[in-house]
Amino acid sequence: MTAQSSNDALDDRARHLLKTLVEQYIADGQPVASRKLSKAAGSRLSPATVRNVMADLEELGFIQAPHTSAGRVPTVKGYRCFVDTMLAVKPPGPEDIARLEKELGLDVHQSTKDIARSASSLLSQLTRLAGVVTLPRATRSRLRQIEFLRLGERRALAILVFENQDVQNRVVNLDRNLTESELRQAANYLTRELAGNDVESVRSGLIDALNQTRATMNGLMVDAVTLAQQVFAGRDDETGQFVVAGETNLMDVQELSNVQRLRGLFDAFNEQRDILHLLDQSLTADGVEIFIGEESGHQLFDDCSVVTAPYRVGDEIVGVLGVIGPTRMAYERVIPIVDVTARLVAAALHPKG
Amino acid sequence: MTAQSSNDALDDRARHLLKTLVEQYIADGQPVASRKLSKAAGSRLSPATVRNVMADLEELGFIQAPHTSAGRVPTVKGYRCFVDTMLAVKPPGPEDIARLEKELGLDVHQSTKDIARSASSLLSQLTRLAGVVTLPRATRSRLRQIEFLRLGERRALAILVFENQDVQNRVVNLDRNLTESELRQAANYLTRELAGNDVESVRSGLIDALNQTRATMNGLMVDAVTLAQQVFAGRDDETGQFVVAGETNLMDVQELSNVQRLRGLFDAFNEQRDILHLLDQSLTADGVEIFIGEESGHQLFDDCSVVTAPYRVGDEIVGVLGVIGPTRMAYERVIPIVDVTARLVAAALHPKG
DNA sequence: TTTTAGCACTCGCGCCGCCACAGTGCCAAC
DNA sequence: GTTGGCACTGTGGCGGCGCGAGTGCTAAAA
Repeated sequence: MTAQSSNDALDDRARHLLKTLVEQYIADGQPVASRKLSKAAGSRLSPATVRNVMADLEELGFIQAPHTSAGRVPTVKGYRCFVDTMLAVKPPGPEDIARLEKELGLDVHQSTKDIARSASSLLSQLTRLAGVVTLPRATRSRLRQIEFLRLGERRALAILVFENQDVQNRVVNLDRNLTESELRQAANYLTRELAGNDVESVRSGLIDALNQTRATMNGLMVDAVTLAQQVFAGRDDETGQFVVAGETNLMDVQELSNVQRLRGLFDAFNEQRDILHLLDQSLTADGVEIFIGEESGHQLFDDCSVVTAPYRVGDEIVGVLGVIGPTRMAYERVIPIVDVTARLVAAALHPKG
Repeated sequence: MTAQSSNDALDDRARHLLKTLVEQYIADGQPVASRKLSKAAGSRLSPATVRNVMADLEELGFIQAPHTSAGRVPTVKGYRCFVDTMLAVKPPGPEDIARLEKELGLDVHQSTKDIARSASSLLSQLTRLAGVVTLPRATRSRLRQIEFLRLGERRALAILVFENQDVQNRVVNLDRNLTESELRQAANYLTRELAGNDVESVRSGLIDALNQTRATMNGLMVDAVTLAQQVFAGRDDETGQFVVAGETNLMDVQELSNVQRLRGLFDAFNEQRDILHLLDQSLTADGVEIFIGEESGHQLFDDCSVVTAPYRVGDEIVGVLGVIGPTRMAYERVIPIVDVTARLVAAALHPKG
């Protein structure tokens, strides 16, 4: 305990040592011993003194010793303190930025899903961790056009084109056998009525429109509305899904070498469980957010950290991206990478045409 | 060596013992000892006699001992012999068949890709191994309709509808700014000209058509053909891809517990490497095919077996499906499952409308 | 000639004790 | 408050030991 011995307050020396300790541990994964720390910290403190400080830090719960006579390892609280109050972020190198800009700006992306995939893959490659990107919410993207194609006797394909150039297809069943020209008229009618709205408001506003005007509608319009109901009834294909890349990077991580643990993570990725909750929490955040170890609230991620950032189109948040890795990750590199990726994804999603 | 001592010929007793040994080993994963084998084989041979036979089998390369004083384990040659000449397949239980039929017959499948996904997932669940299904070759599926939607100044969306109800979208760039009605006419023209052909023949026959008739074409038709060239130039989005499910099942497999080995497999799944070659080999096969261990020719699969079956639409093979697991798998259960799944996928793909 | 029992031998595995090493905690001196 | 010194302790690696499993071989039985 020191001069300013309030519960959590650390004096500068302790803070500096904690910082160095976390950095050391992140760098080489070994518990940090007093001697090594004394050297690394650069100050001319002897190992013995360092030991005293370490004892204090342990008492306060920032670090812990895996066993009696080993060095110290940061606890979650230690990481948290480090990340919140002493992290010196290293902006990504220009070649990394160039790569992000290039690959996210490419014209080959046919859909927002392609962009998400690229982003996820880039995240995983730049950080050597698992990258994760939720698909941008189509609900918030405005409809531009609706089209129907007759597929068979009673089946038609509905094509929704969004202003951001995205396209969605859905097969619908027809109550009665509409001709091609009837379908075309229905499509025109619906496009006229609905274009400019996002799916969400269409879904909730549709009934109103229907009820308000039913008196003045002709038969075809009634059919059209029936069709529309079917089209928009289905769950949003892609909303709430995410794309993972580079999961296998996690297999090389010492701390996660337990196969059963890994299986848990991979299953969670595949079934899109758990992770979604976590990502959703970041939807309201303003910038990069970090969940360390147990903070995520899911046992699965006990030895993991998740670094996320929401990304926006216009001034509206439409998705979240980030990386998942061991608590012992190079935060100072990872955080800025996630940050700029979020910005660049936003840029890539911006309607250009 | 026995009465009929030609190089590979085994007498009935040796064959029976080999069969039992493989079955035993598959059942409990432990090297099989002479005593245990003597009991399991049911014949009233003493362990000593069994040992003699085992020595012969080892000399011939069918089995091997992991170390001097352990039981015996089948070699690849042993598995091969077992699978080819003494396997008694167990048809899947009625509840498994019912499940396959139900989930593959569902109407919720919007595309062939959905069917492939279901099949893959079912395969992995029924076998507790990794399921793999190539997407059916769209090249062989005939075009039914082509449609264009104007997306912006110089961009349009091409929509290809196939006779099997599949739909593909591609964004194309326009040389000049075509109006909606021009696009419609182009679409009509192309549909008239190309419907009924598969992508493959369109791609190769298109130039001919263009050249033959250029003299008699009006400007719009020229535009249409230019568009078509762009649409069909791109690689087939989905051909040659495959869907994997249940990879994580492999994490529970003893024999593959080495994390690096697993990583290799998972990377191969993600990047769709290697596996494709393997699956392609089965494209010409007539029924279930089995690659045991090194037979696959890829180091990656050294301790794995791959059981595949092609599936067809009409009488044409359009894809391959199967499972990947450890060499020590329950072939007698897996093989029939793969077999009926192939049939049922074929059925599910059959154009019903 | 084939089958069997018996026996010696080998290997793998788990266990224990040992030791060296790393690093701590504490005490006494500065 | 800081430091050097020193005793203490848990870990990890290594060798030895005993045990159990299972073989190969030999010699006797069928």
